[in-house]
Amino acid sequence: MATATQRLQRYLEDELEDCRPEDVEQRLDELDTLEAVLSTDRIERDLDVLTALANETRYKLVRLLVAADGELCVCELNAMIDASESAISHALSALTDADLITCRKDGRWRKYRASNTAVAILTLLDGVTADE
Amino acid sequence: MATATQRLQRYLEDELEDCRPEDVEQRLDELDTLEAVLSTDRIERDLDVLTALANETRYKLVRLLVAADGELCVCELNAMIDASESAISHALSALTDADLITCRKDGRWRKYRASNTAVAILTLLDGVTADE
DNA sequence: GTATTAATTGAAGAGTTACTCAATCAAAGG
DNA sequence: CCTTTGATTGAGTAACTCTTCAATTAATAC
Repeated sequence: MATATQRLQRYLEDELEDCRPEDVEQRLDELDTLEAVLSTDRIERDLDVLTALANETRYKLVRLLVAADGELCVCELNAMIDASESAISHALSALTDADLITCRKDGRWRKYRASNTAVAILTLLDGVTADE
Repeated sequence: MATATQRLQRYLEDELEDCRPEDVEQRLDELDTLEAVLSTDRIERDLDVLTALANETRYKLVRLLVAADGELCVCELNAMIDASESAISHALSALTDADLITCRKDGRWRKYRASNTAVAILTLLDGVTADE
């Protein structure tokens, strides 16, 4: 089997065959620049957010909090989502870790609210998944 | 243990204790409206997209294709991402299913491109995960 | 036709995730 | 103090996901 580098070499020669060797060099430079995009720690942060949202229970919790446009008590969320108290609590914890929601204690009730990030992402999804 | 409904009842009476019974009714109506937000099939579609992006290999592939602002050959992606040929192929397949990328055959090479949805989501993430 | 190469596909196992159950914490009321 | 109630936490497990490996497809070259 050819290595990835060998295959890439052949591809570039194939694609740019009527071009000068400098063009191959330039393309390799471009790919290096592209690869650098993967070196940021933004990736880890983005994956945390995406992973937190990529679950039905957690997604629904965020959807409700965004739609509520304000605080909701855990007991209200429990009444609207078909999952156990414990499952919802675990989900809320994960969402808090990802900074998608925030928590406030009020007596023995706990109230959650969607973060700006959560609002932005769900609003965007509403747009992009609609017009396709 | 109290049922979710009983707890909600107590919460509303507690929160709105100096209010009239109509206020409790109104709040229950509001919660019904909120709950309706979960009945759309947009949820399934959003979860497909989020699930597709919530994986390091797939996320990186999309990142590269968005940054490339055009087509990239599988062999180019292979050269930039530290995963096996097969793993990348599976990842590309999942991303295609979620409409995050599109594929075009060119001889024996296959070229992928980020969809508008993919561009929109990554661009948004760049913004929201930065300013927090 | 055969050989080679680019890439995909399916099955299977290792690894991860999300729920359940029981125990616990924390606040309020008696 | 003890009890009740709202909610969280941790351990265990069932279910899912991702990668690997081998086989296969599809295109080009000979």
